[in-house]
Amino acid sequence: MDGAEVTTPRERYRAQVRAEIKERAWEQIATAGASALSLNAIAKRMGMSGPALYRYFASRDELITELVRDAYRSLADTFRAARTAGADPTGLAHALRGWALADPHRYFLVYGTPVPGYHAPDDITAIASEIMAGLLDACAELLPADGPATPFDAHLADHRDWAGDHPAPPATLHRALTFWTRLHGVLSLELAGHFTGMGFDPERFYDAELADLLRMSTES
Amino acid sequence: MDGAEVTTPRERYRAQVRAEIKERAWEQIATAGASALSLNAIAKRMGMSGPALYRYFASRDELITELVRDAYRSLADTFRAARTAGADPTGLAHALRGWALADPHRYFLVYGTPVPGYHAPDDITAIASEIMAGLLDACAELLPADGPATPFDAHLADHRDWAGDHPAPPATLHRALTFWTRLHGVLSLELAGHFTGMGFDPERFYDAELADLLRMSTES
DNA sequence: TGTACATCAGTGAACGCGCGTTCACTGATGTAC
DNA sequence: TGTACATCAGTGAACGCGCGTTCACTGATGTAC
Repeated sequence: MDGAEVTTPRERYRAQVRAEIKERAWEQIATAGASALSLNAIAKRMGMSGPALYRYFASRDELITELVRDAYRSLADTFRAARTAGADPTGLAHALRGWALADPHRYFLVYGTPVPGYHAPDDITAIASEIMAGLLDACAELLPADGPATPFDAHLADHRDWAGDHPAPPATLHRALTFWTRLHGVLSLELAGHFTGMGFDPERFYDAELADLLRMSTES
Repeated sequence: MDGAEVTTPRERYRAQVRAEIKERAWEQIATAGASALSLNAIAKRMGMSGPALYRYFASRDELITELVRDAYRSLADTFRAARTAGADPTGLAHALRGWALADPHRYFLVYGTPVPGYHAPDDITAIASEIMAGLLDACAELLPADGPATPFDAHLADHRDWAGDHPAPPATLHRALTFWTRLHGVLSLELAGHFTGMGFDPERFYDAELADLLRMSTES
């Protein structure tokens, strides 16, 4: 059906079981937090014995890393799909919020409290760059700010390693960064429940921040 | 020396041991994360047996709650001290950043990934309100924005429960919220290490966001 | 089509470990007369 | 000042638990001739 994918029944079965293990893992993270993830508990839920999982993941750490990788991959794909569908920064922002609300624990696995000592492998860092690149692309389409460059813009002009070979001017880099941190600021506090009981609608606040970000680029 | 404090030697000793338990707890959180906190490990570090700690904390959960409470209290005190010293929003922002950098794990215990199922007791919620109140006070001193009210301002006018009986106009409430989320957006990503390798100086970015926040209130 | 062999999923027992927590107890410190 | 008693810090043994992980093994599935 899909062209180049040649899979034996055994390979298909393996992939299926791996997928179910991950599903149960996410369930467990949702229930008790990522640090409480246990291979034995997952196995029990799947009706098999603990050691069986070692056919699919070399260790608990490898499973967690895989979940983190999937989370990054999922956000990168969401961004790419949105861009392919012609989304501007506003579209990206809404895609981000949708992605975050769909699974808060996944969001926190990417942007939440880091585990001391844990260091993500290189390929995950690469996905993170891909995400930033998507954001940069979108921001590059906005009208360039015609006001005077801020001091931080000047600083960014000298520190643009993270942008790779993207040709965006410093003001655009700045915009992308601000996009990221402002939206994250609202989202992470919302998902962590810090707005509950405050009364206002987090989505309206999110949209207000977004509107402010867009205004930033056209005025002054 | 301190007036009304009447303490017996035993009480002083108790307070001292309790304090040391907390210290070791923070060390452990810094080393392995909050979820790895273990009473037995703390006891071992202090050269005493595990059950001894139950003289000081009824359970592991109580210890954690106490640490969370201390973290909130510490931030509230930092804000209050800054305000007493005459700090404006800029001063508060710098106080916040200093507080966060002094102990990132403490910051994340307040604003990081929530533990599923954990619900903070009421007195901690009260401290959180105190923190917001300090921010509101500071923002109230800024020049009122003279531009047209945004749609979100209007929404806030109807949902201001969280501001208690603070007389600030909606635009000020909005400003305080934005202060909070934008600074948190930068701080939390910085502390979580998401800026490492990007090249720019997080502090300059923080200051740029702060400058933008202040501009917001005087223009448009 | 049938047989011999290799591959691989899953099991159950076992390992050592550290956890939170309880309990009965010892010994030191403080208090009352 | 001295004695009798109460308070309380800390110990060590014990509980049951679940964890990650290894190992030798069984039985089913796929492969080669």
